[in-house]
Amino acid sequence: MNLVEGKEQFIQAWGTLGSKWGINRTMAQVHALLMISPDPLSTEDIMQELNISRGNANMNVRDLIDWGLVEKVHKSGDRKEYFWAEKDIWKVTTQVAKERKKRELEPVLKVLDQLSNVKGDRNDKNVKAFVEGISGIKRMATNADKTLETMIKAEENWFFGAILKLFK
Amino acid sequence: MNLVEGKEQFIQAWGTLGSKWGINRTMAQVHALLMISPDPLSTEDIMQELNISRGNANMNVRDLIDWGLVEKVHKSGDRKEYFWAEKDIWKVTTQVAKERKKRELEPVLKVLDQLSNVKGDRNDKNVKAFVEGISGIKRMATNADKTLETMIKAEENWFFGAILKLFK
DNA sequence: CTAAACTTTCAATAATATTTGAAAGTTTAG
DNA sequence: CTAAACTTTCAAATATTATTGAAAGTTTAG
Repeated sequence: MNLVEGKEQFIQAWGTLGSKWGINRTMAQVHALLMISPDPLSTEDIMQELNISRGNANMNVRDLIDWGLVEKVHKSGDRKEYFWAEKDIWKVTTQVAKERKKRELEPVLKVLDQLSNVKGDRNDKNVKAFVEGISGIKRMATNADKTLETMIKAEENWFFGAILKLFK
Repeated sequence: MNLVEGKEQFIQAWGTLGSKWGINRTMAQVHALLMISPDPLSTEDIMQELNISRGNANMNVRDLIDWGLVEKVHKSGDRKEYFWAEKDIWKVTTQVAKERKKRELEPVLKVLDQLSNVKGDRNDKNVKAFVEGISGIKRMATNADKTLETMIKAEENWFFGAILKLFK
């Protein structure tokens, strides 16, 4: 397999993985492309490599920047903007975890809090099942939140080293 | 807030969370409904509570069974099938992690393995960036895999207790 | 076996999400 | 300031994914 084929396959695979996890396929592909590019790419480069429109390229790059995964780079003597992706996969992972926590977990925690004070007969098994279900989920979500927080602060090697030793 | 309102809100919230993580909104809603139902529900019950068609109810229940989150229950003297969901949120979490690992992470690991042997000039920075990018991701994915494996085997309290102590 | 009760399938339809491309907006060189 | 170079926006078009409902399939009581 040569480089061009490899790149193509990787971009495809990353896009598929992303889409299964609720991330726009194209956004994941742009990310993949930038991850394996040693130098920053322009919007034109991205459009060409992925065969997508200018608007699409622009939007997805902007989203990647919002996610903290990509940065704008300016080359001196050039008016174009170039884009560069964080390549340390550990940083990428923690950044994604952080964002998803903020965007998707925290809102649910808020709703769960409100749901804890449902009024009703404590002897009604429906009420009981509801309250117990909610509180279990809340406990879980709170722990997940704490674990994630800590992971985000931890360094890659230290974290995995410690975890793996602990769990060997 | 009374029980009916609470249920509705929870089902909505769970559906939204699911859809953001690439899980069919309705599947997540059926799951939510069953999670807070003390007794098993029939297809009819589900159709009525969620206002969905028979086919839709059937398909999503079947998917939940495939994911190992829901079981068929037979009531004696009744030909209908009833459905019951695992309510221990820890078991739910590990089961989901297990399935997603199998369905979505492992296929990517396979592709990454093949991509490691891209032919090309090692001095070409494009080749270098590609090979390094891939190997970093592979390392990460393998570690995630191992960590997940262990989590799956661990018991809820023990796991979180250990993690929290370690990371205090 | 037969018919009623129930479950599953799947082509057509509807809903949702993504993409395009041209127009509008912005920045900067001269 | 002006025009060229570049970026952003967004309504319309496309593509993807989910849902319906009726027909086909299956199971079981009698």
